[in-house]
Amino acid sequence: MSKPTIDDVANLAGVSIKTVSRVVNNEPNVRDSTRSQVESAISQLNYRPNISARNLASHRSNLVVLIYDDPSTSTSPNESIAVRLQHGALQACRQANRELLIHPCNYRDKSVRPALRSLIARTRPDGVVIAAPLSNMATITKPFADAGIPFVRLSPGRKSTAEFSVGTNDRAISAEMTRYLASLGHRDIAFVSGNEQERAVANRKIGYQEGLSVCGISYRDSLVISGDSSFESGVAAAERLLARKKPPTAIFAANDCMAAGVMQTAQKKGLRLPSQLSIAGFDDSTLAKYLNPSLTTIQQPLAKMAESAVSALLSNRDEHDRPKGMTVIPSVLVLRESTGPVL
Amino acid sequence: MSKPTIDDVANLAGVSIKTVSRVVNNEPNVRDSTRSQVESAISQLNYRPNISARNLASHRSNLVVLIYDDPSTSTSPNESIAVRLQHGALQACRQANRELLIHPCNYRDKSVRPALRSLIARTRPDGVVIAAPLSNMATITKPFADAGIPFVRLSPGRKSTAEFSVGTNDRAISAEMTRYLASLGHRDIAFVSGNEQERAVANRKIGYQEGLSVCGISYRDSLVISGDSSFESGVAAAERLLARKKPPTAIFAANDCMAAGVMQTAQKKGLRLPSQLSIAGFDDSTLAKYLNPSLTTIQQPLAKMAESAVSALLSNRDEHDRPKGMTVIPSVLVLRESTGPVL
DNA sequence: CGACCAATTGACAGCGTTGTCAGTCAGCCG
DNA sequence: CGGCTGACTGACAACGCTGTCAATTGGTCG
Repeated sequence: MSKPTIDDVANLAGVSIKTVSRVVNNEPNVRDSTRSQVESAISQLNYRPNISARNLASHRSNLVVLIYDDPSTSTSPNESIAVRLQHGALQACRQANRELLIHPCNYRDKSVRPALRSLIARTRPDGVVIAAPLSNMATITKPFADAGIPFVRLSPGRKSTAEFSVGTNDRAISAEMTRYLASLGHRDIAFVSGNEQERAVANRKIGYQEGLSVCGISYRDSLVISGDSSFESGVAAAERLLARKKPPTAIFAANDCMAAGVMQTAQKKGLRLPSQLSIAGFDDSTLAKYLNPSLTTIQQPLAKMAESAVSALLSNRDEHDRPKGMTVIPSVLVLRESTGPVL
Repeated sequence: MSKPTIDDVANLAGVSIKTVSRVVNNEPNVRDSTRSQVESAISQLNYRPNISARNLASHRSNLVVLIYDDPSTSTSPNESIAVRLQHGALQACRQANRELLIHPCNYRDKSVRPALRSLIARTRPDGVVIAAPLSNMATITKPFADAGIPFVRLSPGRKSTAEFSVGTNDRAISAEMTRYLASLGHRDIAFVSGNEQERAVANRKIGYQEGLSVCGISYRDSLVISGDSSFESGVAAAERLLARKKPPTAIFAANDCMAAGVMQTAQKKGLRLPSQLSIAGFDDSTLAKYLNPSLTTIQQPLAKMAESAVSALLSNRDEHDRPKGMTVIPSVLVLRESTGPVL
């Protein structure tokens, strides 16, 4: 009554185990009639190949690792990002018959490096997807490069022709958000930046500047506050901005968490939203829908990005015919109640 | 330059591979001097056992599966729950040298069952942790029971002496929240229930009733609205409750998402919170901190629960000396701005 | 001193696949 | 009709480790 093995199938089908192996792995050069005999034996016995045996013999692990900034230790605890990445990665893994290992990590922690090395040693993954902002950190990518494990950067923030990556249009979409705000009549549009070490954040800021420029609004340093992506830094930024003689009529924050901080502060000061102040965020976290007023923001196609990263990773075993360059999947504006015309 | 194998270590250390295996697996009956020779050979070669080979030979997979309601398809998209479960499970896995596979699933989908069977066939996990509300569904648990794979239910909602599980005090903590509201002077305390098929939700409602009764407040059916855990159902519930001749002065929702709906509705009707209406939620999702006013809620120790479930699962290979009964890890009240005294 | 026991070690047979390579077989060409 | 080719199939050796069981060692006890 123990699990049937490839031998059982071979016996039942009256062929060799190698032929069964061929059928199971969809290899060519098996006569159709043979194939269907084997298939029927397989389903009769409800045979499933033993993964460990297969991995051992084929020198692969069938494992894909997804690495992302641990939301439990991040200043902007955006679990929704992690979950969306997971969703897409899982989807692609399912299709490719791989299993997904998640590896949230806190890059501020000294032990990231050894943890990654141990992960590699233990699991020998077939491929790795590294999400922003970690995708831009050598500490994170080096262990994989050293071990010769193929990896794809998710949203690396700048193109590279040497390697494949999947990104989104941070800059362009931020420009678009800025133009949208301008189109509502806003001229004093502030920007709350996050950690500008993170490329995505830097790009968002550049997009903001571009957007202003396109609309003929001159950029003013005083309207840009740098935060650290946290709610509290959103609060602090709003406090400074709203204390100005002539406060901005719109505030665009580089993430939803800071936008929430801005919103709370504005409301505590008695401002009515959006009539007295428009607020926009970035990420479309779950939060955004539930704030009051609900938050206008930007949605990154994280699931799709992760999915396409994983499938690209797995599609080509050959080093050199893996695609190069960056695949860009555009983000979209999500207009909600927190933005409105200048009154 | 290829990976060193156990044979290389054995040669270098001048012992048999079996002895190396003993050292690697921390087995007893190895002379200290031998052990350290082997250890030095291991570190010299930077040897890591090949997981697949080990799994194949030992008939184990070293894999633990975590199953939970997929937040991307749930009516209450609470990613924070998933992430916290993952965090705890990962912690325990790391300690036990296992890898974690996540399996978010949408129980409303017909294909859950086959998906689980396929998961089992593919991965043969050493153990499985099933989080509420899935932990109470036979559709989910049966495949594992059938396959003889040990599993632990997380927050099963009722004790069972036959099997081990990890839960929390839904009922008692809900009673406590109710008492807390009463202590602020509230007498008309409404309850917005979720899907009462879910045991946790049912328990929360019972706790609410108990709390009322302890405070000498009589239970009124009309103050209980059943929702479906979604934001929208929170909105609907608030609409009905606030339309009463004598609306409640406090509303306790069975999750944060519905509480957010209640809050938004109350604010749109121009109520000041908490002076005119106190609102409490359940879950302490990330959302709760960022709402304005921030939400008083209940925090379940999900990470700890998952961690203890995984370690219990792995600690005892012997069927019969695995612990029985339910380990209860208490939830705690998180008091924020959305609740206050009756004015 | 020899028997005896527990601690320690090793030889070897799997574990269930895949990769390699050597057939076998049918059809086609000259 | 013999040889050749390409499609198909199978035998068998890995893959790197653990489990089993026998052998060896070192010490203790009578």
